[in-house]
Amino acid sequence: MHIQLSPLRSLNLDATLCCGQAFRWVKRGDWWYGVVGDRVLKVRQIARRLESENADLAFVEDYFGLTDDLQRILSSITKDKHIGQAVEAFRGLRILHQEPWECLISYICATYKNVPAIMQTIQRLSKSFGSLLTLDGQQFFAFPTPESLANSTVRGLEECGLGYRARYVSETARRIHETGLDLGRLRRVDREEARRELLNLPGVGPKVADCVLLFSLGKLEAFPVDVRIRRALLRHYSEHLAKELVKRVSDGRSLSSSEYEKLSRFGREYFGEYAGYAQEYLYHYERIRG
DNA sequence: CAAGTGCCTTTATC
DNA sequence: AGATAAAGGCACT
Repeated sequence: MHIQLSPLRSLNLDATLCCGQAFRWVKRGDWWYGVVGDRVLKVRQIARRLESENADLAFVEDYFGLTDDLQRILSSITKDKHIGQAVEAFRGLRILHQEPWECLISYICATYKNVPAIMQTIQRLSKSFGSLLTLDGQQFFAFPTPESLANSTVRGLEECGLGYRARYVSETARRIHETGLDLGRLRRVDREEARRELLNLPGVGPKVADCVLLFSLGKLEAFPVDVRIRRALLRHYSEHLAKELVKRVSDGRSLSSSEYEKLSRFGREYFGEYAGYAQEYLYHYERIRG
């Protein structure tokens, strides 16, 4: 199966898969391999041609966010030179449409870790508690179900490298499994309400909630603020922020919740309804350019 | 190569 | 409200 990408429907597959939004993709040669749901996806991009194995057109279009009007989104968020440079550098980077359960647990595991460590943790979690999948004679593992994680021991989770996050994952999984909470339902409620629900779960603070809203619930205005975005805002946007706030968040301390909300609200108000896209371009640009 | 620093933070406590 | 500390372990320098 292949999709011919027009300039109006551009995609930068490498940037999309290595920018740190998803943790289950590896590149071997030209091909990216990733587990999505209960299938192993194999995709590559040759210029304007996107080829994939193991998935139909509708699935690929949805997962890679090809249904989003990227032209409109990028012109909407390009408010100044700096974001303009980030957009130019990675034009075609898209926000994936991830599965909410996997996204939620992944970002609980991601707190205070670096990306390679997060990928390793998710891999170990899947290997221990997910079902085996094969493609091209290689083994992959599906992300564990809520039931599987709810029934695993905290010790077993710790052994996957979760550390103190193990009890958060265990408790959140148990709650979602036992109540049958449908995270997908949150796609249909507004951002604030969905966020409040997520914040009730253990291990979920404002940053994790905003990531889940953005990467799996279609809330494109969500603006997660991690250390890197915080640095980017201080470097390039401090003239838009209250002096008092700049002073308070300039040292290495972790953000208080009110400081977090102020920075995140700035992002939403400044970049507008697609602020989450701006966040991802800034995040990736900051990673590459420092 | 060892040792120090940092990490897409959250929670508990004062 | 705001400040402070602790948390497991890996990656990078």
